[in-house]
Amino acid sequence: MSAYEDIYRVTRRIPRGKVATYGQIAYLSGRERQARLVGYALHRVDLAGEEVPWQRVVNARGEISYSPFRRGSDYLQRALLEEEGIVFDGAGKIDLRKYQWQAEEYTREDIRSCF
DNA sequence: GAGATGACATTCG
DNA sequence: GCGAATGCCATCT
Repeated sequence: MSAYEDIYRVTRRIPRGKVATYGQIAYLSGRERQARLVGYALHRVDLAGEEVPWQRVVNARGEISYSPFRRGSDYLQRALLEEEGIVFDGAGKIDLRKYQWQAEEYTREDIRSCF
């Protein structure tokens, strides 16, 4: 019941105009290899009545992960992110190199390798 | 309690 | 870049 508490906490820490990947959230919440639980947790956010900016959480591809039964639609979620300054390319993807949230505790080699 | 499922990530071919 | 296979664990049936 509270295994998601950390996940919610981390998700709320995502600053505006930034996005985070499931693996990242999982890592910060102490569950690096349990990205599935992150997605599962976010899926239950609405059911739990918690207000979490789950829209800022995207998959490793930089695409939005949305479920068909979210509030409104996929279109709305993309609009929300665009509101925050996130820019989507033609394929509806996000440039993680620019918009991925870089937490202080989060220093992965592949990210650094990107530079 | 056991088996299947899942808003995924990562690695290998 | 893409598809298949593997791993991980809470929730659902």
